Amino acid sequence: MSAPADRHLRALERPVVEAARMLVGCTIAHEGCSGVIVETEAYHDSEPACHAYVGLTARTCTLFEAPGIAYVYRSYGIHALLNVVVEPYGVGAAVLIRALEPLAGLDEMRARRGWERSRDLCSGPGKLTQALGIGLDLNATPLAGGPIELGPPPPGRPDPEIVVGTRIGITRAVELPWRFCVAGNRNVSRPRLPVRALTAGPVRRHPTA
DNA sequence: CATGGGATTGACT
DNA sequence: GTCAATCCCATGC
Repeated sequence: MSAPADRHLRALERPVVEAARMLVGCTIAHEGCSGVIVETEAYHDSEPACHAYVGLTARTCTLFEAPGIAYVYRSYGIHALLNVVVEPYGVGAAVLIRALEPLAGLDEMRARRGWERSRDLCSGPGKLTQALGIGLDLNATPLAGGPIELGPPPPGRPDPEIVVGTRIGITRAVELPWRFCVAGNRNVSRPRLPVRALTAGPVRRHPTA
């Protein structure tokens, strides 16, 4: 069973946590460089880890826009991080793209990233924007027909097995299981989720022991 | 207007 | 494991 060709579009209409899961396996392309999404995180204005939690500001207004545009922001003063804005206009929600499996334009990615092995080119949210040449100037640009193109999974590619974990690098709402990774994929960022991590159902907060 | 804190990464111990 | 780099923006005085 290969993935439906419109999964990237249907994901935009969904609640952000479902969207984050559905976007795993889809593709991101920019100027001839592309990759398959292997790791995502969900952010929603109802929880304090989301930039939109503070409400509508000059920084966060992109998050409240209609779905299908990019939210690109600077992290730690250094890195540009790429998000897919989802949910209806007026809701601040986005899916952070955390890692890609490189597909095309590998030589150009290496040129931007340096000497890296293929698996290290896009194995992190700051790495993949550097590899694909995505900068802050692309904030609020459309993901269909824009400079960045969100596409369906590559034809014939089976749906990946997805593992679920808590989000990385945040200090608030740390318990939400809103991180989605392709099980066992070598391109996901660290810390890697174990292949046997939760794949469905409720979260077990504490080990039974 | 000053300040504090990041949705990170790479280098180093 | 620790830590510095570096800048935008939200907040508070």
